[in-house]
Amino acid sequence: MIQSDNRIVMTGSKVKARTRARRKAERPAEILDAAFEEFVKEGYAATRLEDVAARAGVTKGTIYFYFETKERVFEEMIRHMSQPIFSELHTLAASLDGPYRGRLRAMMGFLYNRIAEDRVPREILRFLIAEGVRFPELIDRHDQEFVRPFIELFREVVAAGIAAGEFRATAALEFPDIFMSPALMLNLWAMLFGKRRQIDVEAFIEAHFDLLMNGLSLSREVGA
Amino acid sequence: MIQSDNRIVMTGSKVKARTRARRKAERPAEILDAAFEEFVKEGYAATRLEDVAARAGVTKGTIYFYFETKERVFEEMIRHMSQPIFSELHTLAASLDGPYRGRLRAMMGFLYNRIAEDRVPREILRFLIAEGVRFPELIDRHDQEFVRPFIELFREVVAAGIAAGEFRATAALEFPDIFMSPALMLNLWAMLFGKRRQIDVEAFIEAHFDLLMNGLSLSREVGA
Amino acid sequence: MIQSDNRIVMTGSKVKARTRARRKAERPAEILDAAFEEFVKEGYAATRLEDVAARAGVTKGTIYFYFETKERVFEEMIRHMSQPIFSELHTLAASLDGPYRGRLRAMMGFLYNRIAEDRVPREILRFLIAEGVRFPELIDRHDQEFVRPFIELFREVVAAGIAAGEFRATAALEFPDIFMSPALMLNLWAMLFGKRRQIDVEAFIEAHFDLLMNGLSLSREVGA
Amino acid sequence: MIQSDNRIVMTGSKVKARTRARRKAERPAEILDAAFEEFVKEGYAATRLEDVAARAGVTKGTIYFYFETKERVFEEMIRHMSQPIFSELHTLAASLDGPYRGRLRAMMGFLYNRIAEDRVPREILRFLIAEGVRFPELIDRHDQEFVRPFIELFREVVAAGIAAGEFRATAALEFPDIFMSPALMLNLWAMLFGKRRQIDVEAFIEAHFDLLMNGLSLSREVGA
DNA sequence: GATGAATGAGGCTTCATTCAT
DNA sequence: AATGAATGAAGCCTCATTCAT
Repeated sequence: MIQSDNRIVMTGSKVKARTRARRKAERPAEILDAAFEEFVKEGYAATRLEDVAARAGVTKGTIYFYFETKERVFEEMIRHMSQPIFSELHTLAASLDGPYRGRLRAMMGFLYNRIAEDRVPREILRFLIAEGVRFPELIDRHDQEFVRPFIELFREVVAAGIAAGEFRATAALEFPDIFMSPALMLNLWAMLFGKRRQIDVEAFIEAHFDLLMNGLSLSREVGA
Repeated sequence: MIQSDNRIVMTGSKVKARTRARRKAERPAEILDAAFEEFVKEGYAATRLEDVAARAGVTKGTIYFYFETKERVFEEMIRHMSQPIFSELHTLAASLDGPYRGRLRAMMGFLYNRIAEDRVPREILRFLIAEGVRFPELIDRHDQEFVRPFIELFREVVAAGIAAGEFRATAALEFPDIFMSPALMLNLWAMLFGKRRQIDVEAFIEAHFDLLMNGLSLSREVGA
Repeated sequence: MIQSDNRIVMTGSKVKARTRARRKAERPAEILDAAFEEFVKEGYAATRLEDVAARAGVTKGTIYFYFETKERVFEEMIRHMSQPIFSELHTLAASLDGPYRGRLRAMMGFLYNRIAEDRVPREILRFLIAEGVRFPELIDRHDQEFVRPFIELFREVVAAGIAAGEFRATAALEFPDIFMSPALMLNLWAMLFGKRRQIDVEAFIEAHFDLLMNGLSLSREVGA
Repeated sequence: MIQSDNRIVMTGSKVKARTRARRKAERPAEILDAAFEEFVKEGYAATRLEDVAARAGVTKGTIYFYFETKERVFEEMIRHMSQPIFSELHTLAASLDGPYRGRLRAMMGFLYNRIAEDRVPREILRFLIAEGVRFPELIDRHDQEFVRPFIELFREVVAAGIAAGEFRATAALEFPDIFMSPALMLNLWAMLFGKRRQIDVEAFIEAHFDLLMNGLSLSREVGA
């Protein structure tokens, strides 16, 4: 029987049968969604699989039907929740064109939108920081699938901009992550302060872009 | 090295006479030092107070003589380990003088040295990110004692530099944390990748400073 | 005797099929029976739930599956063991008829039989005395369900006997519990001295009844 | 230094010195008084010697200077608190004279005054009921020193009253404790209900005495 | 597929007891 | 005499995991 969850109950055996089949197919994802919420609330160690089960509308045993251990639930949950962002990064990379200055802005838009402001990536990052030592493969996966490609994208765009005479040559090309660091810091503030610290993200992005483009010096320096 | 138990016997009645008092005075700090190491290894929830005790060279019961609960051990440990950095920030602030460009460099030197490269502040930050939701007072304390003062220091120096005609007026003055964000990102990389990702910090600082001063644009932009 | 675990295997699918359901239905009562014995042996605080579990043929965890805390086990145990006597009081009350002298005797028979001599009510009373301060609801429950109804029954029977001209009017009608006090004292002796003090209960009842009916005075007194 | 207790602090070294010596001599009794209060509050097992020490204004170690174990503290406490009543019983016995009816009343007065209404004997009885199984010597001691002598006193007075033609011969002479049972029941109610059940003890005693003297029957029965 | 009763290892916490000072 | 730091055995309770149904 269907219990306390957001699944809709319809009469009519055909619909019902489809519903059940549909639910069966979606069970693992539902469990992982529930796991995300519970792990966010309590952290990995303090989360009880029983609470995950309750939130997913199943029982403990069902979780063990789909996943071997609590560790696997956690790992699969991270994979499950990260997937969309990995894909979006590809979409972004494919869509870039026009002046390099505009490309940089587009990348920063994505960055702030998905990394700094979105709750899911934020909590994923928190998990990686908190539990990464115990789950190194998770870190490596995110490094390969997201961090390095994204940094590389910055490097390529800036390098192309320099080659095109649009940007100034800079030592920062060696460390393109510097370009994106303010967004990560915004994420960090959100992880730490949550709603206590409200920031005008639009203005923040403008400030970031202004500084990124023009720097602090009044006159251009040499060999800084 | 001294293993912190009473097997170390020295001749000379003065030393001996002081033993017990000395022990009592130093026990809490010894326990908190041990707690730091164990909490770093396993995270808050997975750490056993018994292991903390063993590392400190005492027994479980002794920890409870000094601290009420595991939570209190954790909180006191954070306080204990954070104190030195809080103090150093005051020292830094008091020591700044000369051209504002040099002041900025000095602040960045401190930033990279203490926040990005030092293991203790790094792990403290990891604790705050991982357990902050359960220990909000810890976050607030670090915010008041360190984060906000440090950001404010950046604002003051840059504002003074602008007033002195040394720096360009910039929207980033509203968000002085942007100036320090690359260092925080370096900390983040260290938390995530540990020794797997070795970075030439000197070069990184140069790149950061170059970009901070000069920006990316070839020509100065207007109304960015 | 059956040791209450799954080593007892009977042939016949009907019995087998019922096993699990039967177990589940009977477990709580089995645990509470075991709890009674252990609490009697050691008292509330000194009893280990692990010993209760062992006696019930289950493990510690199983107890916590059915009861939240040790306190709850204790409370439920008291309820569980008291229930039969509560019921019997109703039966007694409904069965009274005939001359009031005979009704008094019947009530005293019940009293001695169930309160003074039966081990279970005796130990329940000991628990109430020993732990009542920490479990006031238990006391109140027994007061409502047993003590007051029983005293009231005495009052009614004696009052009816007086009205019927069978008994003398007495100030003791205000305190009908006086009629039953010797039985409670017998219980008290049993709680204190156990088997060390053997009493001829039949003779005791006769003595109690003789005194209750006739008093000590040779001649009837006036306005005693 | 003298801490938070009811000891008086006087200036003048002679007085002070005497105070200290006096306190030293009184320490054990002070500890036992404190122990009584704590054991009453929590019961034997749940009482912490540390709390006893705090109440007595000493530290844990001091208790162990005077008493070997927690068990010994408990036993000595019972002895300490029981002593006065034992003595009073002797006084009572020695003071009885006059008509036997009056002697009975005097004994009942003592009974109600000291057993039914006094807090200390009440709590002692609770201890004996609750912990008697683990401390049988305590029970035996009270039996020898108090219970049996008191019952014997009742028997003697009633027997003498019968011999003197003042009382009717009754089977209750075999069980003289029946004469005192209402007082014990009052004690029981107090142990169970505390202040929740307020009883008019004077009226109760009258009712008890009336019933004891005259019984319930309208006419004297034969061979009841 | 799903359930949920049952397990048992493990950790936090308490506290009687000891003993150096 | 008295202190109080330290010990360590012991018990309550949790929860990942199993498995009969």
